[in-house]
Amino acid sequence: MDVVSPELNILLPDEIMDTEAIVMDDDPPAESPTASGQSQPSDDAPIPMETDVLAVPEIVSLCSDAPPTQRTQALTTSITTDSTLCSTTSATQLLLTPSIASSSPLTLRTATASTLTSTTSPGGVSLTSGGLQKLSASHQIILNKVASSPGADTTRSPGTTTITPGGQKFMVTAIGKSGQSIVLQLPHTGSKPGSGQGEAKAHPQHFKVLTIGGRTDLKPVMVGQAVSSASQVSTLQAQQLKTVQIAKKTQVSSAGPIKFIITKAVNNKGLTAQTSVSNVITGRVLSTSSPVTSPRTITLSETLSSSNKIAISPLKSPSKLTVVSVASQVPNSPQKSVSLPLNMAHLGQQILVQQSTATSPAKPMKPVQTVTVGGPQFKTIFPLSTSSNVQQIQVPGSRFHYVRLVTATTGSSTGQAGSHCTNSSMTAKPMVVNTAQVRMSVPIIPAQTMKQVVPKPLTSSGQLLTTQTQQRLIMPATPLPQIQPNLTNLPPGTVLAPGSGNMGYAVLPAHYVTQLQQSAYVTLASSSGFPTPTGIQTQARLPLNGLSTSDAASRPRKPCNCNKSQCLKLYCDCFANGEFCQNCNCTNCFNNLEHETERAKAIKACLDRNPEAFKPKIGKGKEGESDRRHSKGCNCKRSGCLKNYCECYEAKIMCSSTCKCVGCKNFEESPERKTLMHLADAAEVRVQQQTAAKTKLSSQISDLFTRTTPAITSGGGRMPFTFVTKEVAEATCECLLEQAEQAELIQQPQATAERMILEEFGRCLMRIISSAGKTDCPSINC
DNA sequence: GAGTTTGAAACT
DNA sequence: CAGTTTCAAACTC
Repeated sequence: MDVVSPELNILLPDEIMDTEAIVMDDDPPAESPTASGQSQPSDDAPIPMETDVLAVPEIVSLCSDAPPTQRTQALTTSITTDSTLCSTTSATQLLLTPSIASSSPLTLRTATASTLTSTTSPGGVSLTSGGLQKLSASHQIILNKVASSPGADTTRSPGTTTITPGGQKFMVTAIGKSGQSIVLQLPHTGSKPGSGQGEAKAHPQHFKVLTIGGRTDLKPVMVGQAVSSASQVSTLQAQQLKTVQIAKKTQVSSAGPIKFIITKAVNNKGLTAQTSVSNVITGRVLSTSSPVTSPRTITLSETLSSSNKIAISPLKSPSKLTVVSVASQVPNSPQKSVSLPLNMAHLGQQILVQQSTATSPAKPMKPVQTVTVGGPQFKTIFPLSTSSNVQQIQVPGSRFHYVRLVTATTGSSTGQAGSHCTNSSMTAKPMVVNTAQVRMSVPIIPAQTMKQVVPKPLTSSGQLLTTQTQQRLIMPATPLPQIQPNLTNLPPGTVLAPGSGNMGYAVLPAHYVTQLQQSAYVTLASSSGFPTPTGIQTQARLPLNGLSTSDAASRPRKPCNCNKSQCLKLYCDCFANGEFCQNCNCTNCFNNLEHETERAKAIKACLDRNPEAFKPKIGKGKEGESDRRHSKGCNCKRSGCLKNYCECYEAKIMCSSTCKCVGCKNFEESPERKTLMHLADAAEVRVQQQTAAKTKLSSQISDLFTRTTPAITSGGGRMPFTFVTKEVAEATCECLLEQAEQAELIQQPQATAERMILEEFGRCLMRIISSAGKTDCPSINC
């Protein structure tokens, strides 16, 4: 395949870029000798990237079809022809659509055959065969309509592009020196599972092959079938991401009209491993840079004919947008997980996550996906289509996990779990696969790590979680059209946009979901044949009432004792914290999934009274933790704000000007406060010491039991302490006394006498231990 | 554990 | 918005 000069690549026209599939492929040396020859080694010096450098620690290979040995990355970018998704020009968007691996004709093999063979020197453009060739003033080239024919690639000579008039269209451009090609596949729906290259003839497909990768280490991305609507990709920063690395942008022309920018991942500078995510402006792929990190194979497969997307659309002009297309993993697929880059360094960044689902019934389980987004200005719109998946979206700051509820009977076209995927099995997975288009506009909290749950394939057989017996993960998507809470203040348990769209979103407590995730992971890891996922990342969450959500999640939740409020008012701490009552002592509790409707109403009522009722009361001050203050201030009158009645004191913060307290003693210079703090510190130290001592003792005892277990077994199962009977103790003492007397008789110094006694004591112990396993009545003989 | 105190939440 | 009531946690005994 011919390669277009790098300059041309960045000037790709919109119509060219209106493709839905981009296939990047590592050129195997055998197939594309020229490509490999031109391509620089992966260890080459990083090419300075104008775009944000993003650390991509890993690239997830999700292609189920591709053999593990094949170095291929499939990236499907779906770009609608109208390309109206880009909210802002500055927004970096990557349109990714999941591809169906099984059904997609563009398998790795196919992509390799059709695209990988041809490489030319940068700048050179050669069009070998007839087809649509277009070189506009904007340096746009459409090489061909190439039909992927079996074995065509193998016969191709380097530097030539096999273009068959089969109707597929390829656009090949070269940016950089590697000469790697990216195949942009136009949307097509006729493919069937297992269809190979020959299938392409029956179902002509348009491909646009773009070689944009300047880096040799980049691995081709194979993109399956494009999904219907366009997706937006936001650049994710400050987070290790498993993203798709497309290419490397070798140069940035400030003067020239840069239309196509693909940045794969944009990381914070502090990150070591970085990957730049291709910045795509609505159907425009500019470049992809991965200067630092070595790209890893990503195979995205299993594209849905229908849109299986989770789109987070910006309400605010996002600076960057990252779209992650995640295909459901096929068993035996080498790739495991896709970490969604959800931490963004800049507010206004957007995340669009596309989740592909398996159309093949052979793939009953859909990968679940968790989207964590941060931002106090969280605003989310969840247009959800019917699907049998649940999507979990954690919004730090809001303290709620938003779980999309889905009915299990929907989406036959999307290839959802159907009978294979039961509710229980879905419950087993903390993450939810969203096959419908979901557009969220979420301001991302900068520099916030997140816990990501890697989509983990489930076995065909349903899996049940046994550790979460008290909670029911799958919530019925009960239509509650009357409730449309502002997501900024979204309360717990709210069902979002149910009804017509069957977009059942229920807000689950953060700890609730976290527990589910953890348990699900354990269960899945143990039960599934796949390796244990390594994509879980700890996440620092937004403060929750002065405490980070992680801390809040880790701390033992205090059970409530509500009696009259039904746990549906803010009197209930569980409810106020956005948590379901669990192991509480409350009576007539409605703060559970069984009373979803009532709970939702209560939430709405609370929000009506106070739109910020569920927001953390302890906000973060200007200068960090020391400036934490109560948002409303306390109103204490009798406690002096030195008891836990006072919310400020309880949060371990001092009262501020916002407080209306009387007789406040909770201020910096207050002697009472200092005294209390000292006492509290001392008490805490004592508690810690006691705890440590207990822990140590327990450990020692446990260790003792462990080490003596063989002796116990050999000795007839007697416990060690049973050997030290009264008689043994008396005998030991006699031995020691005898030793002391002997030392005294020989007129040894005291130190020597003590040593002799201790040595004798040691011998006694040894005899006790040695005799313990031999006889039931150990004897001590001095 | 029962009773009291306290202040936030809810209500008027 | 202010006053009152309700409520559950914190506290005391």
